[in-house]
Amino acid sequence: MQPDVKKRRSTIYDLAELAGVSASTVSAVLNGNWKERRIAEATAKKVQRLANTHRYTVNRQASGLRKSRSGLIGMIIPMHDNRFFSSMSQVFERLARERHWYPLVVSTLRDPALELETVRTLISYRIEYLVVAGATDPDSVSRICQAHAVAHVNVDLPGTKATSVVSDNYWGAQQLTLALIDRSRASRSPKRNKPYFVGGIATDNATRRRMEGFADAVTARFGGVEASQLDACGYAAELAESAVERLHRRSGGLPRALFVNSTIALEGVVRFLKTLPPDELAACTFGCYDWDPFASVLSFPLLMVRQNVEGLLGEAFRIIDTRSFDDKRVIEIKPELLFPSQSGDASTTNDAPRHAVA
Amino acid sequence: MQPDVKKRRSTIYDLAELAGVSASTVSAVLNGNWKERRIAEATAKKVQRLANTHRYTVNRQASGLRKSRSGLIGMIIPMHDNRFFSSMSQVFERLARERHWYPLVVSTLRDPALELETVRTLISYRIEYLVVAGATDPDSVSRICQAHAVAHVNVDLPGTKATSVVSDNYWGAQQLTLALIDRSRASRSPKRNKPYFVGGIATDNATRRRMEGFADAVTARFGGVEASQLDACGYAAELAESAVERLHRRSGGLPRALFVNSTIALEGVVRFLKTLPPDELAACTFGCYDWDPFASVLSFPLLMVRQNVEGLLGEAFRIIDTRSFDDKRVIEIKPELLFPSQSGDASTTNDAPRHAVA
DNA sequence: GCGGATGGCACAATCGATTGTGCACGATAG
DNA sequence: CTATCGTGCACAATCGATTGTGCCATCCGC
Repeated sequence: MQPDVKKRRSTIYDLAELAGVSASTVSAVLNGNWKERRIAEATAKKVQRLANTHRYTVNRQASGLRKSRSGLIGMIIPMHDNRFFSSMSQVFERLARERHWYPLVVSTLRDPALELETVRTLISYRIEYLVVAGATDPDSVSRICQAHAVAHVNVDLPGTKATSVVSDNYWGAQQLTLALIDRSRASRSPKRNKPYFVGGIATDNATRRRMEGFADAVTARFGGVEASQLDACGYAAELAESAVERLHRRSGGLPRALFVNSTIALEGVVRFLKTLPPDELAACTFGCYDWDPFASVLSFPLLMVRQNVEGLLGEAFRIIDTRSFDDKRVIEIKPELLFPSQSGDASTTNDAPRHAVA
Repeated sequence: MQPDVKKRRSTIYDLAELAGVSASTVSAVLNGNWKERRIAEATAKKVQRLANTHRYTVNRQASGLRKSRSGLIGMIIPMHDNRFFSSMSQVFERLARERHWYPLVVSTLRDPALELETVRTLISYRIEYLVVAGATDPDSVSRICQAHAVAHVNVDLPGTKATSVVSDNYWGAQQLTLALIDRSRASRSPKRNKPYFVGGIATDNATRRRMEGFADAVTARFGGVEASQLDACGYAAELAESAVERLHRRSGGLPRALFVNSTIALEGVVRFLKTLPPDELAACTFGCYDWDPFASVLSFPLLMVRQNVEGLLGEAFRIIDTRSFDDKRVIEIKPELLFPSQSGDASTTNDAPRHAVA
């Protein structure tokens, strides 16, 4: 098919025979350490030329086996099909490549069994490091990794058996809540004259911290908070939709401020809001914990919190770079606040770096 | 650290010594072919028990080297951080796992050099198949794959040197355009009494086919189409925003129907639309080629086309399963049409299967 | 002309698993 | 008592690359 090119993949032995040298010479040339091994420059050139014309590529299975290094770094995420995690994949790849590691990202569908299975397979391919992002059971993953001496870091959901880097959900929720309150207008109805929180799962670490941040901010401004102001109804859009519909019915209108705990929940909320007249919407200030480009072009203003993916993974790689796996702390990274100014479209108040999103 | 467990990773040789058998026996047991190799059941049990307590996992570098099989199947995509491609990753993983292959998904950032580099690295890890999704230069990728005898399929963007599976962009655009026209109301102004197309890049295969579909549908209903009705202004939101703003200014209002050629472009369009009074929006019917969950909760109705990711990759895997790499055809897969019915929220007319999106 | 210092490379072991082949032993048949 | 057969396993080669070690030639100095 190709002219001048062997049908089978060529090995260093093929090249050695063609060049009339030994395989170890070929290996030295292709690894760039031929000077240390005192190979003549003419020989090196000849071997390199042959490698090019025969399209030689090293067999990383063989080389990894011998060197007991694979060059692979793995990351597990719950799913690809999600703004937050797909953005994690994108940043992870870049940071891995900068370090000359080859990134492997696999999803585990929030299935604890698949999580462990996937990690075992990654280990069998001899990944050198693992980033455990959003695992349902990080400590079980840690146990497997420890048994195989694979260094790893938890990201997004913390564990107790490895260093963890998570979003500062408490701070983010607190800031968002304060901003919502300060931008909202008082309501004559006492039931409606307070902020509400909707969405998420109360046993989930992230949701719990956000609820705490919300509650503390509300207490700071209103002197107290009632349980009925928080409804961790789940993440699904339908659940959030009916949660807000109930709230609206019970209170005879929208509250002065509404904290929606994910973009998926926001989808449901917006579905309900579309059934209301525009002036009702104007009475409420909306915030969403998580970011979506489309959410910023909805017909009403929306405050958003964007998780700092750069920051989370940057810190994870810092831990890997410095091999500081032993202090099993939980490091918190502040998210970004995206608050449209009163006037128009401009946004943000934060010192955290932003990163461009196509 | 662990009690009862060696510090180093254990090999079949370690297990062999512990069990008092040979490494080949251990290998046979762990591969499940110990019956064919006439290993006593008692021996097999003993080896399996040892493998469990010592948390043995096979070294796939070694096993792959020997068997010259890696168990890996690769896919390259332009980026993760995008609804369409992240959904491709998700489906790809599932289809690969169903076939007991281990999926490797890597992004190439639409950079031709990185594309080739990435493919070469995947090959050096000895992937057995490659799905080339959205490559800027599929034929160069094909050349590398052919030189290394790696079977591959193009998806989304067609090439000439391998079987390609692409969206039926012509059909989708045609159907969307016809639906837009049929649901739109005539305008008194002749300039505004026709549909317009905005977004995309005319040299891009997908955009070109969509423009053809649009043009043919418009011709079918109006007897002709003018060049000014199509503006492939690029994908960026800003470009689409100003393109529609120009159109609005030139025509003295919105056209009766507007075809937006991507969700990113739609973001820009919506930004402009927010500056218009609601009754102006009511005069125009909007369609978007590509799907986004938030786009369906905008304040105005929107017809959408969702690419059939299941269908695209299902067909790609069918080609791999049946090893029919030789007919270098371009196979087209019809997208899904998501058309809200006049009344409310229900959607869709299509026989293509839908798949749930969390 | 001899010893030592390079220069230039080949040899062979090794990484961990797989797999074709063959040996030893006991049971059975004749 | 011996030939045959089946059972149960061990041996050794192999995949492709890496790397410690050592050999041979040449050259230089004296």
